[in-house]
Amino acid sequence: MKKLKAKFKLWLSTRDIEGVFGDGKWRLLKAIESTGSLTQASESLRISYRKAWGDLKKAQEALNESLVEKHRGGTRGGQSALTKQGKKWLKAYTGFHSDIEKAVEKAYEKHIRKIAE
Amino acid sequence: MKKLKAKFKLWLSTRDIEGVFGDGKWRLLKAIESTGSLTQASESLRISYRKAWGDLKKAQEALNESLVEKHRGGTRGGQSALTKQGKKWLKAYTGFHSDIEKAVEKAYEKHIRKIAE
DNA sequence: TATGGATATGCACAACTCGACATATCGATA
DNA sequence: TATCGATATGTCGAGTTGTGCATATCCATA
Repeated sequence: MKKLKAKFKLWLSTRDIEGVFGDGKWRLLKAIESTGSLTQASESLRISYRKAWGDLKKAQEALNESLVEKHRGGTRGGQSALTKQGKKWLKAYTGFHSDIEKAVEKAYEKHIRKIAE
Repeated sequence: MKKLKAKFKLWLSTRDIEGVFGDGKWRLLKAIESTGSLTQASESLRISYRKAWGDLKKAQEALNESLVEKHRGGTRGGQSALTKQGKKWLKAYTGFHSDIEKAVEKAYEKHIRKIAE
């Protein structure tokens, strides 16, 4: 038996929309915050700008909140920054994700490790 | 803001094979145990027999263990039952999954609920 | 020994996702 | 006011995944 590793994926859904926010969108917000633009954020995550832009749009529509303030124009072309709500979501989801990460590690040790190695 | 629900997905991977065991295969084992056949199990899960059979094969190959004992023939056509290892995995993963389910619920309450409603 | 329902497996097709392109637009600053 | 880099958005093609269908095989029991 090869060594196993537990992985997980988290997301939030409403009754009719699956995945209004989740790991991917969370990483996107983080990257936007640290890079200051959607373009650079998508590059740092190695996803297409097209997808990053679409994901962000979906999240904002589904949550009905503006997460990122985007500006076009200027010599620098434009930039993006998190709104107050964007920061709020980033912070909350970071805690959420981190708690589950720890829980997965612990549960793996408790239930799986002994039968997997 | 619509009411949100936290969802998650768990799985186990080796260094080179992603998803050697996970939620889907776990549900499959459960269904095989309760129905006694792969055909009925796939029907109860509403997935094609083709997929159920393939998933099971993949899991067994990746774990290098036999999880289900399958028999062909007879008036009843055949049947499937979990092996000792299959039961072991079912039990272990059930505990694993259940712990994470609780953790997700708790972490949602702690981090997300207050900003989502 | 004929039967019937289950296992076993290949293959073509549909659905979905994502990436790659192609454009259009914007507007602060040099 | 010309520029330049970023946002905004549609579209087509490739890869992935699961379904549907077809077929072959198996064998305990009636």
